[in-house]
Amino acid sequence: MALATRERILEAAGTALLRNPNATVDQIATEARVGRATVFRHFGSRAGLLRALALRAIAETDRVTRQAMAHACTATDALRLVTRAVVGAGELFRFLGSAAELYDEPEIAEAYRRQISELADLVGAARREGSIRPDVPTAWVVASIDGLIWAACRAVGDGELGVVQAQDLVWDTIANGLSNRMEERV
Amino acid sequence: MALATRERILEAAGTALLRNPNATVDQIATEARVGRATVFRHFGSRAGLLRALALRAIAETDRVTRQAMAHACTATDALRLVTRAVVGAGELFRFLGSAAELYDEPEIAEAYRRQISELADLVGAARREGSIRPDVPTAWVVASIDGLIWAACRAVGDGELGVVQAQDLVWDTIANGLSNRMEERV
DNA sequence: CGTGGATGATACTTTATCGTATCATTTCAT
DNA sequence: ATGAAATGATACGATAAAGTATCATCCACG
Repeated sequence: MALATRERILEAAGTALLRNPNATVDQIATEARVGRATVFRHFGSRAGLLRALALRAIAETDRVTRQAMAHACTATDALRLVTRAVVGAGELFRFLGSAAELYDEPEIAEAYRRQISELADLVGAARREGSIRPDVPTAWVVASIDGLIWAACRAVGDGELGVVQAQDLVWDTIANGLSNRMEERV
Repeated sequence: MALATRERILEAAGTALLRNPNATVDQIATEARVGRATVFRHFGSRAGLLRALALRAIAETDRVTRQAMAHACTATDALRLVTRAVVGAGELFRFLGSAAELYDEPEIAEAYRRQISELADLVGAARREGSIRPDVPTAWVVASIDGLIWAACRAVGDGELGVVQAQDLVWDTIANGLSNRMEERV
């Protein structure tokens, strides 16, 4: 039963921390229907729990990202697929948006920087393929993709959009924008 | 000196809370070069300080928004100008992104909902003018504009973009997207 | 069966931070 | 110049949450 308990705590921590980034160990334990002591037995400390939760989210994001890139032939397509994949995994890392303290841990901060820099590399490659507007700085392309991914995950979490709908819309918006041009779109 | 002190504390609170949403009253006071007691004299409690800071940000956002709408003739143009204005005021409300506890205060939560709903109204009006893609749900238009505004404010705060550059890019991205179509743009 | 590991409940200590009170000092207005 | 108001420093009490320790219970597995 050890694994199931551990997983249940992580799951509960995700939802509790999403509701309130300062959620108490006690609140998390209650959410997981587990004794508070059990949480400390498994993760040693509150920080340890958050660390484990973040590492799990990072690992899963890496996994879906790698999988997406394996299926793409062009960098542009890889960018599209990675975006879709990350939006699909949104529920796992959404709590990171407000868990500021986690970025104090070097391991987490480094992983975040790495993922952003991988995204920047992908954008650079897509730009060399000519699919990205040359008049827009790469930093903004990265920032806006990141921003739209977060917006999509939030909309999904709030029930405003379905997952696949959100996945479609993010890329569509990045590619075509939202103004009505009455032209065919990619 | 009362007003200057109060303002200095608010300013310091903004930057301290941006660095760490759980910043201590002591840290904020130090940042403001002020005794900790002075903070309590002015704002009564930590929650009171955060409330004052949030209300200030909300009021300023309302102000620039109203001003922008006064200069627009079409809803589409109003949407563009409001977006620019809000990005310009970003430094004032950026701390709100991670100050989750503030949304427990009904006054703050209500103001946030109102601003989002005003944005939704504007999007609806622009849609009726025919300038917004009919195949995209309004909820996503609102969410993505919100997401891009946050991304822009963050990029400005991180020094990746200048303010006017960010203001231009947000609207340009919303309107045209980022893919290279080799066509003229609005 | 019955034994060992995992769990829940509970009590306890420790620590960080809030909020209050006090008093000396500085600053400002008149 | 002088008195009132604002400030800084400091000490104090209260509280909430982290983390530790202990013990009884329960469940899986041999």
